[in-house]
Amino acid sequence: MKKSQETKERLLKVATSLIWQSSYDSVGVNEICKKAGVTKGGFYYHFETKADLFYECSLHYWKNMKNDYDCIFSPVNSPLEQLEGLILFVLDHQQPQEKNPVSGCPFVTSGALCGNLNEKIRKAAEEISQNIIKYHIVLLRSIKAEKLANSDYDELQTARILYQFIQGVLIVGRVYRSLDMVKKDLREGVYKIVDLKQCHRKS
Amino acid sequence: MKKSQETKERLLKVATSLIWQSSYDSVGVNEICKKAGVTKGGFYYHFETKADLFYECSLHYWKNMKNDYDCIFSPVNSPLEQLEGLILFVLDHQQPQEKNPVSGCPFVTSGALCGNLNEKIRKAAEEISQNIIKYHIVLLRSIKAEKLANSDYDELQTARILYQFIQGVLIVGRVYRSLDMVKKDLREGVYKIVDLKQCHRKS
DNA sequence: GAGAAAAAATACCAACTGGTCTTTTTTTTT
DNA sequence: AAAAAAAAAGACCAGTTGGTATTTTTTCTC
Repeated sequence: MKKSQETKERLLKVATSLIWQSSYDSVGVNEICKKAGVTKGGFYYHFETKADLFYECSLHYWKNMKNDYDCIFSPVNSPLEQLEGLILFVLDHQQPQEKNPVSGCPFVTSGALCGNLNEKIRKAAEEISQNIIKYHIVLLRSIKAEKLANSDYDELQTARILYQFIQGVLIVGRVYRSLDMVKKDLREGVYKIVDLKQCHRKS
Repeated sequence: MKKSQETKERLLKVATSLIWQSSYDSVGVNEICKKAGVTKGGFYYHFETKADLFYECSLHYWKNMKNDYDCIFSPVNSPLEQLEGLILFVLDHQQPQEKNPVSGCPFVTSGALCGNLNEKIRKAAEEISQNIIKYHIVLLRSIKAEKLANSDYDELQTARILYQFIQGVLIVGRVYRSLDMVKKDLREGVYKIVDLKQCHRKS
């Protein structure tokens, strides 16, 4: 890889990790530069604005996460395995910080909070959300096809609801600083939303 | 009311409304003072820090909201009426801003985002959450007692899940800037979580 | 290896951040 | 009405914010 690409990559990596620990607002360009060993000049050579960096971070983040999702939702796995995979991924994906065991998805939360002032931030959140929901849809179709759920339902809507719930658990989990709560409630909530037949539920 | 209390009240009111439009971080003390017609000196006479103001805002906010909740969840109302009341309250409570029809609950979102850096912000969010969940518990008990749900479930956990979901819908709704989505998904999701018998559902 | 172009470093900026300190005004108490 | 206390005003501060302009260094091309 070219050296200039390396610095950009480094900036993205550092920025992502810092944003993950707090939020878009509370991470400064200076801080990012310092931790990445790059000067301001270097930074603004690669990114037009701080918001641009954030947006690119979200792309970078999704590119990594996509592999995991493709793997979890591979048709090789049964719908039940996929569902379990999703739950475990969400739990496993939390990057415990010093103060908080729950990190949530900072791109979505920042998108909700700062999105009103900055369209790029909002867009990043929306795109990530849309991508994830696509996976949920396919999963729900499989569940339906194999008659693993009690009731019939609209897949798109349920996919959204599933996504909304997951975001909600993480947000509240982050407020409470309780990974335990997330662990307990995530699985149970997902089962409820998917309306999985009792015999297929774990606890 | 004493005049000094009026200024404090005014500061709280202005601050709450500003925070509601964006977030804790992006609202400055200067801005609050300006809009409230109070100077810095006045502000810091009433509040030790910006975080203190935020915390008091959350108390102030809850004090107002409590009345609504007490009314919605009054035993005079049937469980079904209470559930419907909750849904309508959440929808109705959104304060459309110029850019976004969905506001969510900025105290919870700010708590999740800035809570890592500031304990008071987190605490505000946690306390509001705890209060609301109490109402959910009672509602779920009633629903269970009157056999309005399909399955049995743990009330405390389901109350939390309900709360988490509502926060999630609002967050995602805010990202998508779609009150329509919130309207559609909120009711459906709530029904799923409460596992309300089909015959009692509206759409 | 010379010249061009890309990349990075440095110094700098105005605007704004939350917050303090001192003075002035208003209110309350005596 | 005088004294004391509460409330508010206003000037000020150091530190930081995102961002720019210019110079220097590195890399690539011929």
